[in-house]
Formats: sequence, C-alpha cells, structure tokens
Amino acid sequence: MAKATFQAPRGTRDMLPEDLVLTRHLERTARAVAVSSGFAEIRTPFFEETRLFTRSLGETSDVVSKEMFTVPSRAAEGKKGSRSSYTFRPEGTAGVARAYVNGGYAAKAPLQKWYYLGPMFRYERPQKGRERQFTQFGIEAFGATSPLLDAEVVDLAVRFFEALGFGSELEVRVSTMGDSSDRDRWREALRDYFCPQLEERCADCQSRFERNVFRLLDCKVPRCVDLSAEAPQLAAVLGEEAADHHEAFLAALRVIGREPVVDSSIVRGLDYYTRTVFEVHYPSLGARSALCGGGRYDGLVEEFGGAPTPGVGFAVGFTATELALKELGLPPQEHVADLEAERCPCVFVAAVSDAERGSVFALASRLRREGVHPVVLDYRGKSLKAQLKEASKSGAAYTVVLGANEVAAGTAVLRDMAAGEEVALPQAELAEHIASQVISSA
RNA sequence: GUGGGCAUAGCUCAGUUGGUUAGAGCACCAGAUUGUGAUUCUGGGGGUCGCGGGUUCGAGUCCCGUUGCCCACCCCA
Repeated sequence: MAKATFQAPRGTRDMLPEDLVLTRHLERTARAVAVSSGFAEIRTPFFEETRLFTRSLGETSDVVSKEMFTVPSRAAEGKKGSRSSYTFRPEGTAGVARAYVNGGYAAKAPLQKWYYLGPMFRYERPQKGRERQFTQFGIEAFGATSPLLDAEVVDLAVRFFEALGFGSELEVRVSTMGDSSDRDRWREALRDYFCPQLEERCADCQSRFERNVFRLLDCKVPRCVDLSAEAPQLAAVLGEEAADHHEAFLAALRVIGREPVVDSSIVRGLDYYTRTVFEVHYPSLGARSALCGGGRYDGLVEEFGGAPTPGVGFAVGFTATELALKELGLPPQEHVADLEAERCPCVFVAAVSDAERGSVFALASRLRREGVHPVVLDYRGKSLKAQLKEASKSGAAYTVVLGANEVAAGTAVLRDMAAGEEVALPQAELAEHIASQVISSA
C-alpha cells in the first residue's frame, strides 16, 4: 500500500466521478420536483452563528448537545459572548428561516416556497447510512397555516421518491405535536407521569427523560412499553385549533390519494416542530426504512426576531436515499443513461506516429469547436495500438485516425468502434458526419 | 459516548498447528514480423503484510498497545 499520508476526515468521503452519476441524478430530480410545485432555490451559508442552532433546535437536543462542528470566531477571540463561535450547519431549516427574516419577507411577501440542496455537518460516529458530512435536500414553505400546505409538502416528498423509482410501498406516517403551548403542557404531563417510574425503566429511558421525554413513548423494551401504557395522551391537552388543523391535514392527504398512516410514535428530535410532523417510509428497507422527515414550525421565524410567521417543510438525506436506491436496484438504467454517457468520449483522435501528434491536437480542437463532444486524445506518446485500446476502454463511439497520408490529403479515417467499420473523409466533413450518425442512431 | 468485527499489491482476497526469496484473480504497462481496439497468448512493474513494542532460533501468522475502517446501540437525514 502507498505510504499512509493523508486521508479524508472521518465520516467524509470523496465523491468520485463514478459516484457522482447517482448523486447528480438525485440533485436534478430534487430540483425538478421542487420547481414543479413552485419552490425556488435558496442558498444560505454553510456555517452560522452557533446561537442560531442552539436557539432553534434546543439546547438539549442530541444535535446541539453533542453533534455540532463548532469553530471559534477570530474576531471574538478573548471576548465573552454568544457570538464567539460559528457552527457548520447540522440541518437546513434554521439558516433558511434566518434568511427569511433578514430578507424582510414577512412584511413584503410573506408566502415563500423555497428549496435547498447542499452539505450538512454533524459530529457523529459514522456508520452505515450516516456520515459527518452529508447532502440534504429540503424545502420550506413560509407564510401560511393552511393544512393544504402541509399536505402539499408531504406530496412533494413522496413525488421525489416516486420520481426516483420507489414504488407503491411508500408510506406516509404522520402525527401532530400540537401548538407549542399544547406541547409544553404535554411535556409536563409526561414528566409528572414518568418521573416516579424512572427507576424501573431502562437506562436509555432514564437519559431520554432529561433530553426528550417524548422518546419514552416509543421505547421498545417490553417492560418500558408496559409502563408507558397509561401515559398521558396529547389528545387530552391538544387545543381545538391544532386538532382541527390535524384533521384537515389528514383529509387533504386523502384528497390527493396519499393515504396517511397515523403514528403517534413519530416524535421529531428537534424542538421547533409544532402541529404536523411526518416521515416517509419504505417498510421493506427494514431498520433504515425512514427516507425523510419534516413538519410544521410555526414559532421559528418569530424565535429569530421576525414577525410571527408559520412554516412547514421537510428534509431528506442523500446518504440513506442512495443506499436505499442501491438496495432496491434503482434507479432504472435509462434514468441515468445521459449522465453515464457524459463520462464516455464521443470521439478519440489518434495519431499513427509522433509526427501526427500536432495534427491530432489541432483536429481535436477543431471538432470541439464544431460542436462534437466530448473529444479526447492521448498525451502520453502511446502507440496507435495502445490509443485504440484506450479509446475502446473509455467507451468512445468513434476513433479518428490520422497518419502521414491523411495529414497530407487533409482527410481522416473515422472508425466506428462498435461496428469496427472505417470510412475516410475530408477533415472538414467529420463533424457533420458524426452528428448525423449520432442522430440517426438515437 | 457504549459494544463488536476487520486491517496482506491500485481493487477483491488466499496464506495451512509460527519455518526458507509473501501468492492468485482483476486492473495497469509492454510485446506477439512493424497504420488499428473489445477475445487470446507471453512478459513486466508494484507489497518494509496499518503503525509501535513484546514472546521466539525464527512472526503476515501468537500477546500488548496504538491508529484507521466497518457494523450495531444511542440518535437521526
């Protein structure tokens, strides 16, 4: 093995050209689906003031308490204060909501539908389907409380997966967290209920009690399940408006044929969620069946100093999605054929001997200017035989051969690599000839 | 943060109870009478066996440490 020199940081990876075919397909599918529902792209900084995340996600959330990539701000060095550090964004919603506030949209154009696509960072122990740097596609819709918008967001998420080839097994699981006051009352009720029985519960539940009481509800340890049986329900404290919203949301999903599975164990880990929470699952994937998650966050914009503005959105991580696609043998080859084709040259220009290298270089340049692409050639002094071999290996559709005779006559030999047939043509006619062949074979 | 597994050629891996110059396939490079590739044949380059200690006459093989990777838990995308 080569001497150990440098390697990509833990939990990161190089996205090599061959890997990018799938990733780029996900990106363009995401864009197409988002745009089709009237969402526009927004790009926010990769890092933000640390405060932005501690405020929105919650101090006790796992993300904030142990998974943030934080760096000190040089300007603030030696000074006290909460502006003294920056954090690489662990999720997209906080930054987008901040941009919404800073952009003054609440006053000038409150209804905004945005999508984003880019890297997120979490300082976690890497494992299958989880990395420290990962790509996320997300959408956020601000400015409307209508449950129709919640349903549209869910629909968009499902359409994204459908466009990638996921089938009818796609499942929409939904629940509600109530309004923030409902949520607060429910949290207190749960704490009162669980506190006396903590001793009897598993170690995980004991730590979850502090971080996120809601999590005790979906512990799988049999003993804990029994102890949770009589736990207070959100329904008992759910406000009328939030309850109506939830019912209307369910109805809206049914109207568009997205039959929801109501699952009260869906408790998103971030503090900002209110009312609607949902996940899209693909059950046959087993332990990693959750493909995306999202929900409503009506208090977030206000939390960042903006006028009270509702919002709803979701995010999907590409790491798990790519993994799922590979397991299911997706996407169909024809969906990525064009991206694969980009990696294969159309024409390889070969020199018979060193004397023609200059002519080959010039002809390659000419062909490119005439619209043929990709056009490649050898730079390593390879023999004609080796050039043909390389052309074949690279998947080139054609090889153009230039020898002393062709250079003298201003012609070239055009070899169809698949058919193994050759024709001699004037160099001036090559581009046109190739173009007509490519069109007729397509 | 907790637990488990694995580190031998660019890649995927062999390597027997520790024993002579560490192997295969694929990949790569070059040839097979001199202007032609996908098949075939021949040859070639490339490894201080992750790193550091220890046991031993002798360690890729056993022991300890260390680093990295993978998998699971926690949690999440």
